[in-house]
Amino acid sequence: MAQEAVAQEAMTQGKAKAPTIYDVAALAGVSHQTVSRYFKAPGGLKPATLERVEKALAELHYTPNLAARSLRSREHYRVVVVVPEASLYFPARMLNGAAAAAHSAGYRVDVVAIEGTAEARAHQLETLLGGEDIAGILSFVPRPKGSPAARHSQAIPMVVAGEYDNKMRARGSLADGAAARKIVEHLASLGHRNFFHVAGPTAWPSARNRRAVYEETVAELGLVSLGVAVGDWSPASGYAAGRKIAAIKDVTAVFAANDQMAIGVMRALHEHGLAVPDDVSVFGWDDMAESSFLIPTLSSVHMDLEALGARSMSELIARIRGQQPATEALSLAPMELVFRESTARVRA
Amino acid sequence: MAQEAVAQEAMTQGKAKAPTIYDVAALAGVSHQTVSRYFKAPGGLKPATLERVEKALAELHYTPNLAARSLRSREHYRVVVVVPEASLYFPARMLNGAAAAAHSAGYRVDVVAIEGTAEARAHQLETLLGGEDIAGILSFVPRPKGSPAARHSQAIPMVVAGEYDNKMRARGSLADGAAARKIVEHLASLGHRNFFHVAGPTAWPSARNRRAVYEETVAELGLVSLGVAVGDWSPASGYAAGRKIAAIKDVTAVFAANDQMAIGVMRALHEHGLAVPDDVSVFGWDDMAESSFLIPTLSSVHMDLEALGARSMSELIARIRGQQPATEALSLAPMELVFRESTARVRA
DNA sequence: GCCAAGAAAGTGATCGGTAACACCAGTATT
DNA sequence: AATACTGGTGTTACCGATCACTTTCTTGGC
Repeated sequence: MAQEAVAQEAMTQGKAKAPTIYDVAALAGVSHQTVSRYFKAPGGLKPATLERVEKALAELHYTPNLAARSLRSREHYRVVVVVPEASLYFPARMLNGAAAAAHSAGYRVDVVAIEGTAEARAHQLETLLGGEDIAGILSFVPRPKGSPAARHSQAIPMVVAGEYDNKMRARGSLADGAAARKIVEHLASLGHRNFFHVAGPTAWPSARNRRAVYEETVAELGLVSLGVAVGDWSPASGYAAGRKIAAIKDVTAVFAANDQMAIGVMRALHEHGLAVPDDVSVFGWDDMAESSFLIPTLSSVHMDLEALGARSMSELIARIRGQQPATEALSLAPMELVFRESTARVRA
Repeated sequence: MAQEAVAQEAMTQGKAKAPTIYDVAALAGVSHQTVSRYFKAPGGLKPATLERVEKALAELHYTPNLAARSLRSREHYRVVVVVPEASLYFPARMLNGAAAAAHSAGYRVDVVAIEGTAEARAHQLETLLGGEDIAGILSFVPRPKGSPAARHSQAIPMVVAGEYDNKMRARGSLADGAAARKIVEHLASLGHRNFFHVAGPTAWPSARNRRAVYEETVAELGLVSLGVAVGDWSPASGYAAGRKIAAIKDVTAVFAANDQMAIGVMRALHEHGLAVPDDVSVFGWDDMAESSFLIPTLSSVHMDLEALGARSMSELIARIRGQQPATEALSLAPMELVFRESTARVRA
């Protein structure tokens, strides 16, 4: 009776509860299993049956109940995206790209910010991996040195964005580092000889990569690197590096691993009476929206960050499905140098 | 037999499949239902039973299978967070705060970026609400004018962050607008009389609010507003506003609704030979990490954005649970004016 | 010391899918 | 002609929780 009342209420309110495969099967005149089979491999049905199922499906606006599905099949449709604590300095566009890619593949995205001390972070990751209902992990945070959750990681597919940069570099392909090389070459072509690099944290592959290419290229071209400061991507760390640079005096070209640190560098130089680009040229990386409106406007590297995020996610999903990632997913998004006011010919 | 083999394999591999309430019940010597009851209301158990259950729980490291739970109970543990397409200009810290709050309440967070034309966005929202397995929606995007998915929204709890600003303002409390008032007052105290406001998109309550308070305060203090430009939060839109301001000439104080637009304004003024703060003072909002390293450093409003995001999420979760949101969740996070180089006494 | 009533715990059905197997015609093999 | 195989479909059990109901244990009043 209560059942009836509920059903009736649902009817009158038009808030029909979601149709199940049984509803679909009844309408199509087949068994529920046939409907289930349809989703697994539509090709396995007889054309006539297939058509009837599809018609019923469309008529009822059926959407599968993921909870029921994953309960039985033990497959999961939730990927966890780990973003750095300092997501202030983390390009949100990468996250968007990754989320969009996951959604279009039918996965849910859970965003988790990893924060606190190294120990606390390891613990967070541990409990994260413990929640047995996740299909995979996409981390924008570099993998901790000691593999902390080694026994889990066998089970759950995990992609650490940026790690493949290393592979690419090893393969000598046009990876992240290619732009770093072009930056140094460009500055050299403007007459600069004395360089300084503000690197990102060593834990980040992209930071290591940019730094390595910087040092390589400076050496190759017979230039001088007057030092490398390791920052944490923040403007404040760039500022600290900038003070060092100002103290050195001879530096005329600075390459910062991201725009935010470049902003800090420029500020510090300004406070020490050094003009950009008259006294020192500064090159950034990421091409933030603000960079073309700074005073001076900042030369930088423009990347398609959405694409980058989407590709990382594609790689993860391929791995979840046990497929080979599409080669396209492994190649890097195109990047482009943007020359602005902050870099100029060295003063005579 | 096959069963046995599997069990044995699991034993030897140490890859025991996740324990269920039946395992817990067996270990504790009670029925599975008692374990289920434990999670619903631990108080309903006899102290002796409770202790045994808890011991078994701890021993097995039991974690509930959310898929099974939500299949039966029709409750869901996934909230969708909607962020604006232009998330470049959206403070990621709010997202972090919201995600953290949701996680600590046992909910999964799915981040969706709403993009495209108004029509496409409405459609996205529609399908989003169609996916019947979500507990609630937290939108950082203003609600579209016409309630598009009205028939759904009855069912799914939805909180639009920032909307309560309006309520607060209506109540005359110390809301978002209070800082706007202080900004105008401060600039007036520095001798400024001719103001200009660069507002955010009209669809955003916070933008409307800041603008309204700006106009109110200017009128109250007998100052002059030489215009209001409506931007889209981007530096580029600030730049466009800055060109207008430069053309007006008499403006000596600009209040921008966020730091990014303020950066655009400063750039435009610079290009027209107007110095900040010597000729024009500029005040921003949000206190981005970069703001204290710009040239000149930018006066701004510092807010605890994590707290803001967390409170919005708390409100949503309360609504999901049918509770009254904690009053604390409704009050605004404290905000604080930060005075930097970009604002100075008006030139004699 | 007995019985009614409420508290505590147990039993079996159920949610909406998938897995495993049975079944059944039609074809291929021996 | 009997058997094996195969593609297409139906039948039943099962995943791990909660729900509705039943049963057992306490407790209190007389």
